[in-house]
Amino acid sequence: MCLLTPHDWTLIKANPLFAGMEPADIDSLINVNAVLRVPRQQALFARGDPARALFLILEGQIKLSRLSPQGDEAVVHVFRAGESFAEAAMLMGGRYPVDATAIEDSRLIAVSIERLKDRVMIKPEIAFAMLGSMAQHLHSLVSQIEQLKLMTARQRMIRFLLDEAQADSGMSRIALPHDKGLIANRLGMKPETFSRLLSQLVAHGVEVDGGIVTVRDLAHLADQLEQET
Amino acid sequence: MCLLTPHDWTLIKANPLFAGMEPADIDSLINVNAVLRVPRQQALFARGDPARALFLILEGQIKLSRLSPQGDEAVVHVFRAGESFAEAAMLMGGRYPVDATAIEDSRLIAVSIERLKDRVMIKPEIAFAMLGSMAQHLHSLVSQIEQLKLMTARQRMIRFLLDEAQADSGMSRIALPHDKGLIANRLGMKPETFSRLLSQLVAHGVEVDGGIVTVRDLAHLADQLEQET
DNA sequence: CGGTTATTTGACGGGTATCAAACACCGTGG
DNA sequence: CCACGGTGTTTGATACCCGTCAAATAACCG
Repeated sequence: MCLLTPHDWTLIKANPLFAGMEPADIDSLINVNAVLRVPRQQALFARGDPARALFLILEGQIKLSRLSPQGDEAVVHVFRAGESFAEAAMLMGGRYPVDATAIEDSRLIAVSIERLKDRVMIKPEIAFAMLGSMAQHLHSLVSQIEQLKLMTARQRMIRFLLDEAQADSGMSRIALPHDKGLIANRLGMKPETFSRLLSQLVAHGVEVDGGIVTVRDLAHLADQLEQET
Repeated sequence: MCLLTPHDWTLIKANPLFAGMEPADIDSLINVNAVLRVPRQQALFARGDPARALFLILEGQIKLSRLSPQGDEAVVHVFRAGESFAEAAMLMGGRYPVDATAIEDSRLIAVSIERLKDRVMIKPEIAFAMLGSMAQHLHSLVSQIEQLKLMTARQRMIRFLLDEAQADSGMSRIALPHDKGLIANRLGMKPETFSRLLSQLVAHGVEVDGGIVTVRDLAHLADQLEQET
């Protein structure tokens, strides 16, 4: 029931946290019983909960967010299959600093923090893998702050499309990774603004059909980053 | 010339990175020759530079920022005496992901990353100290993103004052930690906006005299967080 | 099919940015 | 000591991006 498929193993070994670990290390960290399923919309943990584990996503997507006293939500990041998160929870007085919610039916591995600590004491190399993961998260947050401070909503929107497209020139068919409202929040704007800006881009070679966005020419879209209007 | 004063040692031992280390560990990491002075306005390192060290500030302040292609600056964080930064640089392919500039004449300890790596292999506990520091930075960035996405410039301004004030009620005399323009950037607004918002607050028991801000009643100011106008 | 949740569209207002100019502050050099 | 240029700060007028409120429409799910 909680078996790991070959594809799961591919993800595990590709993740920077586990890459380089020997099978014995991985086995010792991954308790087969610790594979859990979280249905769409359900919380995985809440801000302030005691942090007992960090997670690797096998399937689905997990949203990390903060809630204001008034109930407004700020999405900090959305993690997808193959990514790990909550490494930092190990410290911070053992409390999660954000809410985590599944935005798709998800399957995750929970890695016990206690066990991981033990493991680090035995094999310090593992600590570098953790530092590496955290450094990447840090870098991603820094970029997000840069964008929020320096770019207009329109520019962030374009940048998002360019990031989602694999290539950097030519045509691209992009499947929006989640609800438009959620993407809007990630980009620091309201859903209405997102909708309007996206329809503006139709004038610049962008077609929208539900959750599928087709960009006629990525390079031309990139030019729009500096244009006004 | 590059001697460490007793006060320096106080800072070192109070820093989470070194707290808990034995003197021998600290000595092995801190090369006395590695104390450096950086005059105000001078760059410590630039984005993309190979990362050879992380730093502990003995005196002064260091600004971490990103520059846009157009030359606009986004201040990511300002570190003060006693704080360490650039832990993450150890990873990230050995490149600093931001620019670092002294905004006051500063004195710092440079901790060799190579030496630190060796040390972690010998004493894995040290890795936890690093993870702890990085977790704190992560948390601070998450809070910053939350504020940029959820609060108006006015609310960020008030929050800043409340954070700078030590207490949370009663009267407080606050010395602004740096130029108003720089604070404005930290808060994600233009200097003009900062100036205007600050003068608005005069109507709510805030007095401004150069770089000294006096708040008549912190609790009353905190109320303004929810008020409009 | 009905009810809920997303998304779009419109009208409107306000919060910030922008542009511009006056002013204060500060270290330098005459 | 004062003149002076450079930087930081304030203030004003104006523009516009984006948020808000509201309603219509579309998509979704049981």
